Amino acid sequence: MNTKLDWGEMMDLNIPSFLRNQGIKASYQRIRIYEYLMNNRTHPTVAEIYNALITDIPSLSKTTVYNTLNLFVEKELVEEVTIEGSEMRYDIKDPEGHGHFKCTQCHRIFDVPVQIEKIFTDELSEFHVQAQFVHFVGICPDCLKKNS
Amino acid sequence: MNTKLDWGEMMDLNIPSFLRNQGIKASYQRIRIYEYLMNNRTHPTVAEIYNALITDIPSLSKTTVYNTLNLFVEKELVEEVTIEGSEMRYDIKDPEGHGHFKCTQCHRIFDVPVQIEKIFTDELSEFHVQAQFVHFVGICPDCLKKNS
DNA sequence: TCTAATTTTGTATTCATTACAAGTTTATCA
DNA sequence: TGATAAACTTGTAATGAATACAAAATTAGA
Repeated sequence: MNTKLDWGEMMDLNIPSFLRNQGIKASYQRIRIYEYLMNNRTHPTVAEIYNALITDIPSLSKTTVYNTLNLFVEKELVEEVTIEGSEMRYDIKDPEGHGHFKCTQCHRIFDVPVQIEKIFTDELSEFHVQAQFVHFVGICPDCLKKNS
Repeated sequence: MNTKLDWGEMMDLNIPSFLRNQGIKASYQRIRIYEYLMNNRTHPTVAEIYNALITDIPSLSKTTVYNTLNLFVEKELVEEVTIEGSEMRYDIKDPEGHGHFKCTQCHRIFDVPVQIEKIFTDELSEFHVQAQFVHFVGICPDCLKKNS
């Protein structure tokens, strides 16, 4: 029997204990915000997260959403996505890392796998790289199909 | 004798005609802003550009800097760099493409060469990629030296 | 030169984000 | 359990980057 859980399975099981493992107190608001990010891999803005949760948590303040996301970013659970627009977007940070693709037609943002290690060049070896981000702009498969 | 000029040489020679080639009227303000971006590959903010030019062009308005940069971005002469902070940064767009490296210690942003074609994976072949951006966060060679 | 089109400029406005302080909840320990 | 401190949440006010807009200035074409 395989008792070893991978990252995804662990997340599904128990967000509160995951947060505590990361040194974050598992308040109701934080759990619900993290859960929302897990279930909505659409790179939501603060406003989108707030609007989605306000009916369930009537006391919720936008400031709490900001505070929580900034905490998650600081603790490296969540990544800021600044692919476009004036609003910051947020995405669960997975250990493997992935890139983002912004469709200029339907405006959706996709996660795309990226062979990040292949990016490195000789020149970069002089630097100590702690994090890397890749994003693309273009037209997604769905829109390409619609166009043809 | 070699009369073929590469991109860099062409730029040095004649910004006004370069702008006109790109379908942009070569006003004094636009020339000076483009020239500033050429000579200062430090990914400046609007405020930095404005402050650098205001003594030479006392009539200059921040709105003009915004307008001009948005025009340059639209015409694909200049690239928006959103590697950090709340202010947009701007960088001359070179045809080869390059990545950016943000030093967490000295806060400078470096241009780094990137083997962009190696990033592409099978999954991405379904997408029509029009532009790609890569950036890194870490510690630059200078700061690594200082630390040791 | 005259007129229309384009560009620049200054001011007012928008809106995402942060600052801050008060209120609420949670943890700790006697 | 109850008292006290610490941590978290909330609402309001403030900040500041970016845009909207209209008037003034400049440029282009006839």
